[in-house]
Amino acid sequence: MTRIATLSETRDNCHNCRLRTLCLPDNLPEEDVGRLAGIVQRRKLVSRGTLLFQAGQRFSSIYAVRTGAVKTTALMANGDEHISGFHLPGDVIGLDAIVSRDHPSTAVALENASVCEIPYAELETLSDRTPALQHQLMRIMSRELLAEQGTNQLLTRRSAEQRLAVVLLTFSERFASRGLSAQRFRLPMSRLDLGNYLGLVPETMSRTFRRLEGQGLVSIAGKEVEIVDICAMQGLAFGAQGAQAARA
Amino acid sequence: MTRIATLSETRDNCHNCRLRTLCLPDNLPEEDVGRLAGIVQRRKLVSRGTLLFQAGQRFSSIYAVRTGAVKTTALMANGDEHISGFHLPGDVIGLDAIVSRDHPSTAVALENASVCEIPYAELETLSDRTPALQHQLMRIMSRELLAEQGTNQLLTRRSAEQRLAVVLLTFSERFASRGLSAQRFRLPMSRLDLGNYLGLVPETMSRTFRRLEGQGLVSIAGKEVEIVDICAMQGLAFGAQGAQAARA
DNA sequence: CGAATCCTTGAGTAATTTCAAGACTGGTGG
DNA sequence: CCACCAGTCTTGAAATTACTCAAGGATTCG
Repeated sequence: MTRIATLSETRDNCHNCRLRTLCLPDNLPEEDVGRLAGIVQRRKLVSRGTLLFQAGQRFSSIYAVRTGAVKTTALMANGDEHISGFHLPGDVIGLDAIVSRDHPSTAVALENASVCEIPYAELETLSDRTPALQHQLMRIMSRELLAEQGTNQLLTRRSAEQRLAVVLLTFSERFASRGLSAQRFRLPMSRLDLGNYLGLVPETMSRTFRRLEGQGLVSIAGKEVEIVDICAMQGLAFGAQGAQAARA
Repeated sequence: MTRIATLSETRDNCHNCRLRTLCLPDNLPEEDVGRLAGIVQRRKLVSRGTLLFQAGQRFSSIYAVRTGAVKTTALMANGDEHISGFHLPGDVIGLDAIVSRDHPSTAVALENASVCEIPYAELETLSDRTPALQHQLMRIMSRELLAEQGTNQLLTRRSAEQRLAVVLLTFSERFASRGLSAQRFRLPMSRLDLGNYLGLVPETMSRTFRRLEGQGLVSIAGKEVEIVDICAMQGLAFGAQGAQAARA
């Protein structure tokens, strides 16, 4: 294989990517996908526990997860770490650094992962003359905004059971939209991390998992999750009890 | 005054706007500010309680608050309303609608307000050939993302006292950055709304306000707030107690 | 001025946290 | 290949915090 062929295989492959419709190339005409692929540095390997970027570091690139899973954490004012999100293949990370030009959060691989790095300066330049790319970027930012709002709702006046039910259903959907099973999946993070994300201590996480299992809603074996009764889960997650009515 | 002069007064005024540095025109060269002003419909009046847009409505414009205050609310799956944010002059509203092309949330004026309406299709067209505007849009989206992450942290394992302290300090900063007093200000929303936003019932809000007052940190008279001891407030808001340590 | 909404206060209840300690797990090295 | 180690997870009992329910009082707006 010649050097050029290798280069092309390494860099110019967004249109073959399984995750295309979840990621930056979605909604882009073929020619623009090619141009985008030209600036994407593919197949960066990040082994479990390794930092993709660190809070305070100068912002230079955004990243798209290819395989594996990544968590982003932020140091709260009181010194504690708070997990702001879990990122699966197709998700774009680092967009919160655009304003300040420094990363406000740290990204850590939860398992061996591979990511695409997209230098932001080049992306900006390219999107200046590629309206479709620009629009897709705006859509992705808007999507992230929506996801954060969803997290806010999740954390607001919901019981531990409801929070866990919602987050499990959310993962179920996210796995399904990546072609995996919606019923059975493996959570990529520890209970500790999930609890941190949900605002619950590990003890409560443990007890809550057990309670859901006792109600026959899920079946848990370590990090393996099976959603047994999805309807009942939805009923619990989105049921009327547990939150006040607040009229506009 | 000729018709053209009137038109110009109504539409072409972003560079004189006091809020310029907080809003879309920030970081824009003068000529681009003029072009932006050309598509901005200024001085829409929204009286207290009036909807700026409603969840489910077709998305067509984003809005910038000029005077007054606006809250955005979203209907949670269980039917309850959740307040996702309070918006002061200079804030841009509606960016969460870009992905789906329908508004996911409702915007209501908390007091008589005026806003600038910016038709999104025109903004998109303009920014396609105005890189600086595009970059500013990205910065604003990124800023919003950061703000939502901050809200998430606020809601995660913090006591009622801490939440209230944080939100009061945040308003203090926001008023200060708009040229108003950081010590004394009038909250534009009811305790009910603030409680909904913070995930606390009105009774807890009332008791928590009283407790902060009892500690000599603030002085409250209706919606008027005076921050008496800002250092102690920061100590309370960002102090180490009240949240677990979670290591990466 | 009067209705409606908002705010406050008290007492009791339910939920999660804290503290403490033991069991499991996966990865490492002998 | 097995034993060990550190981190993770589980379990129980007590403490704390915010919620619920109930009712009276204060504002605000029309």
